[in-house]
Amino acid sequence: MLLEIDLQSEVPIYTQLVNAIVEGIARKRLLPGDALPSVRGLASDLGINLHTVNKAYQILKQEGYVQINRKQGVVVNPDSMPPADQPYRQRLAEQLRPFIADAICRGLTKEQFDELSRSVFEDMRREENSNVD
Amino acid sequence: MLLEIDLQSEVPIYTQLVNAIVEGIARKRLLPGDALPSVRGLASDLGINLHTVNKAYQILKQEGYVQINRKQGVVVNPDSMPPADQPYRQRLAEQLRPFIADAICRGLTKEQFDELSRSVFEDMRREENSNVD
Amino acid sequence: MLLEIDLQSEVPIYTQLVNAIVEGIARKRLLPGDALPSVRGLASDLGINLHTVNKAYQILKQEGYVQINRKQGVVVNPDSMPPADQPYRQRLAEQLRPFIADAICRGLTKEQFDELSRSVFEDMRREENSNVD
Amino acid sequence: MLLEIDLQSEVPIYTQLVNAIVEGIARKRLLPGDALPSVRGLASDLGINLHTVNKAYQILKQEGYVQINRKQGVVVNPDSMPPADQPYRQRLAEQLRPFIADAICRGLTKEQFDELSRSVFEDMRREENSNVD
DNA sequence: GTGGTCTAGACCACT
DNA sequence: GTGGTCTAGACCACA
Repeated sequence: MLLEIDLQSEVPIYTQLVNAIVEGIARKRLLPGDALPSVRGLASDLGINLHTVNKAYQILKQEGYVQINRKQGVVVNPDSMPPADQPYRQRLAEQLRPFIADAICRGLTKEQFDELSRSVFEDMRREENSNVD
Repeated sequence: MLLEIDLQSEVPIYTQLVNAIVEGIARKRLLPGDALPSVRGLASDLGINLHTVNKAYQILKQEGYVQINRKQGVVVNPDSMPPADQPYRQRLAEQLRPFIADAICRGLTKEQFDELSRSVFEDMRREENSNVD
Repeated sequence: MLLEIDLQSEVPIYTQLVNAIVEGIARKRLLPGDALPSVRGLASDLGINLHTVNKAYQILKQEGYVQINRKQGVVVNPDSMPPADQPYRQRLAEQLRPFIADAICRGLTKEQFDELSRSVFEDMRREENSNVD
Repeated sequence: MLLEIDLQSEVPIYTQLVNAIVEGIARKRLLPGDALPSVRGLASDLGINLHTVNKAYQILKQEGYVQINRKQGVVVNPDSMPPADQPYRQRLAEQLRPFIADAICRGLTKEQFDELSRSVFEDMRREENSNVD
């Protein structure tokens, strides 16, 4: 499991970490029950502070992506993923609004938007049946 | 043109302003050549700082959404909108990645994602032919 | 609004802070819309680190007790308090279990338990109509 | 005597153990003089560390719930239970404070609180006259 | 060795 | 001046 972080980005490091791990789960590089690196281990690997890693893990825990226990450390939630319920969908729609407004102004059609999002979907699912990692 | 700002939101006010104005253009409530409220007027209307409004307008100018003239003040760019070129699409795909990864984890299908984004598209286009505002 | 913290206690400082503020709201010393001290101000008043205060504020925000905005800092949620819904009641019952099991073993009757909890209730409500603070 | 441990919980395992055993006594599944499982046996049953079980037993001993003999191992105190004396009541009141403050903020009445605690009391006493376990 | 807590001190974004 | 982020380094509880 390779995590790439851009220290220059405006996106906070802990957010990049959260995104990278969620993407790892989506790509099935990380499977339910898999252990994540220890806070200190990952921090030193990435050359960042352990608090930054900890914050990312706490967010993932709060959202239901991982469990934190005293024995194994942090593991991908083996029981369930966060639900695609109504509150989530509403939040997602709200978050997509600025992107879609921008797209409309630029003359991007719904079909082009779908095509673009499809390329992202497919990119993530490409590896699903071929994980040697 | 109604602008709603949420002071509790984590999104910076100037970003909310930019988003609201871009959305106004997408909804065709704001047409090319239309004047935006003056910096002072908008700031006092919303009860926010002059600098905040100014920052939003500068960003809109830099992205090509508006022009700023000494005489007319700030007007929606009458000549063109920002383009849907390759760099833009790549940036958009990059920005959508975290949302799509999250959606995949939650079990949202591409079809459901499209359906959800369609509802946002349609919501914005509903008013296209009926703007007396 | 006086906040007392016991630095020697086994209870984490940020938990003590959360408890003290919730109790302040229960006692109506803190009313909806009231501003809480700034992170730095409270930290220096209490002689503790600003991160510790910040953690307490973040928890209160997450639970819905306060709002954090860029202008006024942290304020007691003016719109609503957390709900007494079913998940909350179940959680509360779960948390009371060890205390009640202990009480039963010691021979404390339900009536004595109610009496004891009443004294706590009344202590908190005593000030309700007399806050000069 | 069934002991359920939640490794994901924030509550330390030894505390969970203590709570579970006290609850077993309250439910009269464990009677004065009854032997508790051996440290080794319980640890391997639950898949946890010897030290953890030991710590729980030491706490129970210190509180007066059990006696530890060389011969019989750990037995529920046949002579007496911890008392419901004044120091205990004061401590209990202190521990209930955060819960009651929270309840008040959420609009839970004293009557609803009593009702909720009654359900816990009754749940524990339900089995009193029918323990074949 | 794991995460949890706390400190001291720094820089930045926002208003 | 506010909170948000990050660092460096420390001690402790838990297993």
